Order: sequence, then C-alpha cells, then structure tokens
Amino acid sequence: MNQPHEPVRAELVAVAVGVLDGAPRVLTTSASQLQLPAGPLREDHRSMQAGLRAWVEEKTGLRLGYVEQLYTFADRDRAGSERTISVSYLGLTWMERGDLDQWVSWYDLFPWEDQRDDGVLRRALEPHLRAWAQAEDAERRVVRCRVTFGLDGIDWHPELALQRYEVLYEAGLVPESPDWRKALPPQIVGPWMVHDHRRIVATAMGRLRAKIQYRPVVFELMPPEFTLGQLQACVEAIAGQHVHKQNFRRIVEQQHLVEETGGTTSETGGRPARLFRFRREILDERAAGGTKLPRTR
Amino acid sequence: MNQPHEPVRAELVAVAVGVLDGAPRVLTTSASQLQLPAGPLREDHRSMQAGLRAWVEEKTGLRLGYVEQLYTFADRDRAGSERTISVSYLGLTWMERGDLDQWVSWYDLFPWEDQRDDGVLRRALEPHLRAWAQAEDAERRVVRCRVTFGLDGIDWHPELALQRYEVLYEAGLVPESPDWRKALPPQIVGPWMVHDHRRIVATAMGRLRAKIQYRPVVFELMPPEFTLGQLQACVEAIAGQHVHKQNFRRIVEQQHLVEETGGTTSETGGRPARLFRFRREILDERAAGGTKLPRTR
DNA sequence: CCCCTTATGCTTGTCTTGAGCATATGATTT
DNA sequence: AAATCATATGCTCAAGACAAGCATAAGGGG
Repeated sequence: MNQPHEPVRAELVAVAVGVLDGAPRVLTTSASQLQLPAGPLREDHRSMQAGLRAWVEEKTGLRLGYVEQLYTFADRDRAGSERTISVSYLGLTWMERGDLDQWVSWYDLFPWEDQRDDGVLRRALEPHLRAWAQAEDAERRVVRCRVTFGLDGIDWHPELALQRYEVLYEAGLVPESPDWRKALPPQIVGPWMVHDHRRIVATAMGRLRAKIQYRPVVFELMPPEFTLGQLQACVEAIAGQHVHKQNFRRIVEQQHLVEETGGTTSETGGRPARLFRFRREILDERAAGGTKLPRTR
Repeated sequence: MNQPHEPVRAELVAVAVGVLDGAPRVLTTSASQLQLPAGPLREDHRSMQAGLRAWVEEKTGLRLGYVEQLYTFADRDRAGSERTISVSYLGLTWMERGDLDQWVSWYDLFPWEDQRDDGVLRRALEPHLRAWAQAEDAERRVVRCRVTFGLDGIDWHPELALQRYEVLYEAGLVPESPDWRKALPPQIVGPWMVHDHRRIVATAMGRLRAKIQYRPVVFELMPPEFTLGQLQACVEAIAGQHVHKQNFRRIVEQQHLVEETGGTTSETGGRPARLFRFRREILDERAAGGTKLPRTR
C-alpha cells in the first residue's frame, strides 16, 4: 500500500499586507523582479507558520503579527526536477511611514480592483473582456465576465479578486498568461511577478476582502489607537469600495468592537475625532462578526 | 539565498462526505483502525486534486465530484524521519443506499456536534468542560467554553466544530490528546482515529457548515431530483440543527436555486411533495449565495 | 467671521428574517 | 366511510437589519 514517497520540495510563501495612504500594500523582497518573501521549509522550523515568520523576518526584517494559511499549490517546475509544494500564507501588519519601496500597492498590481475610481482602468479593460467573451464559447464567457467583473449593472463583488484574475489570465490579457501576445500594458493589467506570485496575491486579496466581512481582522492593520474615520478608510482600501459613513459607524459601535480611549485627534482635519482602540477581548467573547460593508452606490 | 531544499514527503488526505439517513458520513478505508483515504503525491499525478481523486478511487472505489482544498498540515512524525506535509481536501458526493460500513457518521465521531438532540450527549460533556475551565486560567477558559460550546445561553455556532474539538483536545477529554488519562468513553467523545485524522474531519465539518451558508454546495450531496423536505433534511444533517421549514423554502425558492421538474413523490409520507432539481447554471449566473439557516429555537 | 472639512447624531423608508397560522393532500387507522 | 396522522405548501405579521439622507458640531485656514 505505501510505496516510498517521492520526495518533494516544500516552499513557504508570504503575502504580508499593510495599509498606508489609502492603499493596501504587499511586501516584496527587493530585487529587480517583483516577488514575495519565500523560502523552503527547514528542519529547524517548529511549524510551517514559524518557518514562514522566520523567512519573512530574515528577508525583510518584518515581524508578522496575524498569520493565516491561504492555499497550497503544487507546481511541476521544469521537467525532470522535483515537484515543489508552495504553502502560502496571509499575514497582516500595521504599517507606519517609511520603507515604501518594498511595499507594492495592490492596486498597482491589480489596477482594476480599485472601484473607488473605476473610471479609466475598468473602461480600458472592459472592451478587451468583451472581445474575448465574443471570440469563442460566447454564452458562458459573457456570463462569467458579467458576474466576476460586475458588468451590465450586476453588482461588483470585491471578494471575487481571484476569479477576475483568472479570467484575465485565460483571456491572455496579463503578461504571465501562457498566450501573452495579447497582454495589455502594465498600467492596465499590472506588472509581472515571479512564478505564480501574482495569483497568490490575488488569492490573498479575495480572502481578506471576504474575511473582513465576517471576522474582525481589520484591526490587525490598524495602530493601537485610531479614529473611526481612519478605520473606515482602511476598510475602504481593502474592499476597494466606498462605504456609507454613518452606517459604518453604527455597525462598528453597536457590535462593541471598539472602545473610546478618551482622547481625540485633529490630525484628520476638520472637526477633531475621538480615538478608539480595538476591544481584543471580543475575539474570545463571541464568534465576533466582522465589518460588513454598508454599500454606497 | 537558496540553500538546497530538504526533501519532504507529501501526502494527500481526503474527507469525503455524503449524507444518508439524516447523518453526514465520512468515507474511511476499511481497516481495524479508522482512517481517511490518503496516499502520497506521485510523479504521475497531474495535480494534487487529480492525485487525490486517484487515491480515493483506488482505495475505496468512489469517484468524487466536488472537491476543494481544506488545509495543509506539517507533521514531524518520528524523530529523524523526513517531515510529512499533509494536504487535506474536502470532497462531496451523493450517497445511495448500501456500503454503509465504510461510511462513518460524523456524529459517531463527534457526538456533541448534533444539536438536534443535544440532550444526553452534551449534558455528559458539559460538567467535564466546566471542571477543566475551573482548574486553571479559569477566566479565559470559561469564556472559551461558553463561546465555542454555546453554554449559558450563548448561541451555538455549528461552524465552530474545529474550535470545539481543540478545546476537548486541550482538556485531555479525547483519546488522542497528549494527556489522555482523563479521556471520556467513545459514546461521549467519539472514537480514536489514525494520526490527526479526526482533527482533519473536524476541519472539514467546520468548513462545510460555514460554506453551506454562503455557497450552494448542499446540492453536491443531493440526488438529481429531490423534494424540498429532503433538501432541508440534508441541510439539517450537515448543520446539526433544525431549521424553520417555511422560511427555508422561501429562501431556496426566492434565490432561484432550484426549479420544479413537474413530478411529485409520495415516498416521503404525508402529502406528496413536488420534485425539484438544482439549477446548476446559477453557479455562473451569480456569485450565488448559499442556504442560510433560518433558526428555530 | 465666514467657509471648508471632517465628525457625529438621528430619522425614515425598505428589505430581510424569525415565527406562526391555516389549509392541502395523500396514507393509515378506526 | 370517517377520523386521524403526517408531511407539504401558502400566506401574514412583527421585529430587526440596513441603505440613504438630513442636520448639527467643532476644529482649521483664509
């Protein structure tokens, strides 16, 4: 029953996300090419998570806080070589100013994902999508584009990031597609990344956008004290959508996710805002819900 | 930067689930010990999913339909040996009568998870949980038990199956705990399974229970034609909870998840019920929602 | 002092959801 | 044949969640 296992290589890959200046950003290892922090699972790693943290710290100096497993890919690299299994993780961290060069905005990677100013980007993409949809197997393709990209008045679902990427990949519009001759310029479809790292980032984006709605994970991206305005800005950055301010406040407050610190700040301009902190106890107290998105259209 | 990878062993593990007679069941490989179908990733497998399907078919004869990745574990087996990476998958299938011996009810594995008759089982467990909570670090432990097991009037959340298992594991109440001296009899805490297979099943249960609420996956467990009553029974089996019949029907119908076949059946006893089939198109048409659980208390 | 900006409080109408009443229609029992 | 049981199906109602918007508050900069 158990023939000997063929050995494989195990790789740990991190999508470390922080939010700064209205854009979520992904940590890359500084190199000529865009690539995620990664490294092999080693004998001395106590667990995969521990190994992942170690690699990220070694390669970028960042100590991750929140970490969760994303997905595991198996790639047959070059013919003949061992197979590599990549276990990817999503990590969240609070960003302060500085060292922006290692941090790539995920809207630079996926320009169409920011619906806060869909204008140019989506307009530039939509015709190509329609062309692809018409080319072959039209019925299915049209429906698929409509649903994933929210065309023709259908709702845009932020959490479908991976599915959108996959459409573009199949359509040959992104540079890493197998048939990349029709690939569009990076301002529209974003830059190339090593291996399948862009797919992994898209996976992370989808997961985070979904999770933010039913688990209080935004707070892992926030400083210890923050205003509700800043919290909202962070959620909007992640979701790539605007939310209704007053309703957002209502939800956050009535769920008792935060408590006032007593302080205020006027850094935000306008009327000074009260400062809040995350009530971390809530993680035990309840199967606490997340931050629904009261949409604004 | 790239020291040579230390080789590891990659194992594929399947949690194949079907529903029969009001209980979800998990496929095991017939042996003296309870264990899940599993096998190493092989060179000739085109992908991990393909490999998984192949193993399940080889070991049990079952052809899986729907498959999704669950979680990846890394275990250091025995000291000195290579590390094993287990990539686990959830598979759903439609069960007909027969061959029940290979299929273990997940309420035999986790008796406390069936809240449709929580009576005896939970009563038998609760005192031990409270004892554990009091023993040490009481404040945290009490809250944790309350939340995960829904004690003291807090809502029971079906999808917290894994968290509940982990509490029992830490409390030493299940036979596979490192300190198993306090373990309770199998009628209360279920039987032992090979390796960490029971943890994997608990993961699958949590995932499926969560997913059923926001994606139409129940239908993967149903025959081509079914009555709404049967569909409801299937959902209740998965969730381990009763749902409100009329509201359940309302949700399913208004989401256009199903269409009438025109036929009826009186197999269910009582007034004959109309037959429906799943509108599979909906999987493309919308980011279709699942089957929320209109609770009944 | 006026205006700009963001913060914060509150109202209103709509939609969703939980809960239950009432009736329909077959099989089974009396 | 009538009563009874069991499930199916249709419909109503009230409470709560949610989208949207109005109005006021309180800083800073001209």
